[in-house]
Amino acid sequence: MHKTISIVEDNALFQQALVDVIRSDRAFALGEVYGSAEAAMDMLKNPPDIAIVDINLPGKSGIELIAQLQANAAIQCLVCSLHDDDDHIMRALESGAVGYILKDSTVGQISNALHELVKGGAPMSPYIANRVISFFRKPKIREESALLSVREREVLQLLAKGLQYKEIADQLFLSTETVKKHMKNIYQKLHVQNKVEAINKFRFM
Amino acid sequence: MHKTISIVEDNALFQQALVDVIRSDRAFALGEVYGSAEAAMDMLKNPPDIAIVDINLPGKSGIELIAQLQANAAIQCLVCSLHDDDDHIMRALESGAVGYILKDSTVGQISNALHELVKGGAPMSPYIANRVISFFRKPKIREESALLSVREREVLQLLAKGLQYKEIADQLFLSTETVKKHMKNIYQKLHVQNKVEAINKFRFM
DNA sequence: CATACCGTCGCAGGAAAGTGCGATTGAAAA
DNA sequence: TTTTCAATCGCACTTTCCTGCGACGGTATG
Repeated sequence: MHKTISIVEDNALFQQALVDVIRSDRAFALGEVYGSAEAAMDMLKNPPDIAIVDINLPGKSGIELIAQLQANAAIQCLVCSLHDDDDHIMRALESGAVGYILKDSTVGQISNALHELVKGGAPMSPYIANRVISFFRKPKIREESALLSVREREVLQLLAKGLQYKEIADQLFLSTETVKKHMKNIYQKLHVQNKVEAINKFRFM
Repeated sequence: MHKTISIVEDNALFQQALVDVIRSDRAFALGEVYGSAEAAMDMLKNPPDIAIVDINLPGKSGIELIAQLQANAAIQCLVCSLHDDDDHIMRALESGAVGYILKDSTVGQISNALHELVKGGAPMSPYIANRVISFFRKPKIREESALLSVREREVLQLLAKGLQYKEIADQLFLSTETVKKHMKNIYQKLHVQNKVEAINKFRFM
């Protein structure tokens, strides 16, 4: 329960601040401190429990680092970055980060984040959490989806799985002609010309 | 800055607990308290700033309620539920919830969540935050994507947008025959038989 | 140097998708 | 009751997709 925490951060001041946070908390042990992603790959030799990773590093980015660490060890990576744009957030989470805090966080907030992490949480700065949640929010194109009948949605559902007309027909006990008819109506209602476009629209409803 | 908070919760004990949390905090004003989603639709007449919504309600579910509230007012909905499965989490966030806490939260945690909400955050219980973040994590089927050449990925990219062979060919300055050839190779490498299946695999890489 | 692989292109033939036109039933709405 | 509309089915026709087979130049790998 004494968690080792390593740091990957090129800015000396911030590096020191993080070191202080960890040193001042007896629940944590300070691991290694690196100034670049390349150097940080060394942590695979003796993996810490947690790594605090900056994104903007000289050379290889923190996001790539996280992806590579994830592929080779079970290190919980907490992003600590200036970047608060959707693209960076997405890419960091995709590559396996389990938390994302901004650099304007107070010492107390960083400490809290680390404790949340060991509790199995996924600490995020308020703004980040809000962005993350907003990714899930469905755009209200419900008007369009409301246009589709229940049957049409069933067909579209199966279509999106990659089934072809014959297979859909069999599964729904229809003639393939009926499936074609449904598709024709769907295309009209969604203003599209083919399967793939219909599926793409369907994904957002 | 005096935020009104309404409650939608059928369990009397829990309802009271929430009321107490709000009453004991001078930053908040207690709005209405409802025992069902149907009754809670009344809050549209005089919308509170925040609504704490249970999912498991008699009759209409809290998720539907949130969706309908979102469509008609700017109420920040905080889910407070027993359910911690991915399906409920997803659906709640899709319908517009801005936070999701579990019922095993302490009074202090609930209070914190409310304060996070007004700060523009998206409060989540640690476990929930972890699940939410894990939705983003890319399954490491990178081996398969590595099989695809750069050109093949370009083609697949355009295909996923709904373009057809002719259009892809034009855009990449190729003959449609070449596009066909690429597709054939892609199908082989991904072990699929048609466009839609290829796109589906591609989305996870 | 040989082999392998990528990217380019072509043709033939069959399978699937998409369009146009039309039809029947049944249920719901006007 | 008439109208409307979802759901079902059919046929003819065009377009697109998919497969199989083959080809050529370039690059990299051995």
